Amino acid sequence: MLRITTRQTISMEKTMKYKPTDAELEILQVLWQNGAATVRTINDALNKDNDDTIGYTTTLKIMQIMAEKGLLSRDESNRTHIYTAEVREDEVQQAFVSKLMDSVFRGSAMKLVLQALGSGKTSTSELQQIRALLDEELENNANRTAEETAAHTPSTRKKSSK
Amino acid sequence: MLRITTRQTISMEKTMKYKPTDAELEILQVLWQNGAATVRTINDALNKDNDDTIGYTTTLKIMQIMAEKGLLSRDESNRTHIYTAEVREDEVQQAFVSKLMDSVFRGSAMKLVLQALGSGKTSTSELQQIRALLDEELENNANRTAEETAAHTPSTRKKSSK
DNA sequence: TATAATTTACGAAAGAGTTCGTAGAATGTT
DNA sequence: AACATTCTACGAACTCTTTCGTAAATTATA
Repeated sequence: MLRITTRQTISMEKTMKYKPTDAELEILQVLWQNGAATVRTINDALNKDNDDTIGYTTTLKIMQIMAEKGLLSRDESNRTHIYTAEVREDEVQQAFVSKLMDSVFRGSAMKLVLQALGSGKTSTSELQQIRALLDEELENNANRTAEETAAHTPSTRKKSSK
Repeated sequence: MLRITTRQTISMEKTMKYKPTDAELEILQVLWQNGAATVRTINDALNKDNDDTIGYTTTLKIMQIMAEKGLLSRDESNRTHIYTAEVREDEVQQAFVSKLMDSVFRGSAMKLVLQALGSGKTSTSELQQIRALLDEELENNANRTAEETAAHTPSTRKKSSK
């Protein structure tokens, strides 16, 4: 179940050691979707969709670099090494979103959201889901505010309606 | 007034000739906020906030390159050239959002939106604004669907309430 | 007018990322 | 066993970006 991450996540926001490059990102996508894999598997996957093929040694090289950087780990017990992603997808997503927000949207999450929604690729049902989560979040905010107020002027408290 | 861009924008989606680099983006930010400017002005602006100063010729060089690329135009009628942004902010924002959506969020605007909202930098009032726009958009969708249906089975049509 | 400051233009260096060729070792095939 | 395939490792070339030094021209200042 998708959730808007809570207040805690904000302060705990890890600054990622290395921001993956474009080529690294494509490799991570394969690993995130299919789990651990060999260079061969990943190179095949990358060349499935693309028109211009990427050389095997190119993929190998990049994955070696990623392992050095800590983006991947690898099992070398057999000759054919098996690579595993060492960064979570949502972690990387957050890093990219933060960067984008700072450099392109002057820190405004709202403008970013509106541009994303304006891209028109969002279905009605998805828009409804977003609205539902938004409502949840807004209600949390309202309750939190109410509690803080209550701490100053103690009185009877209503429980949230849903 | 901020609006979620309409359906038209989707098909007209211009593929931007050049995606600005980081350094280029910082220069564009200054131009978008303050209008046309000289190299000196921009270099000063860039060094206002930053701790490590950027050399004048560095800024100059990048702006010259940007002019070649068509990101900027310049008035050379005086010795001190005056540069103007030749790309709109929202256009560049859309290019970056599209790229991010494809490369990091596998095309899902929704996941991107949730990550952005989850960054916690959005105030309650902003969340409410987003919600309102979302409602608008959803209502438009509903009406459009209704009209399409009506085209097949002609009948009386209700006008939207707002 | 002589000197200093400003500005443009050019080029080159440094770093990061991507690509691939080649070599050598290990494995598979005939 | 001989040959072919697969895999890792290494290094080099190439592009792109950023940075700045230097030179030459113009403008400002003493």
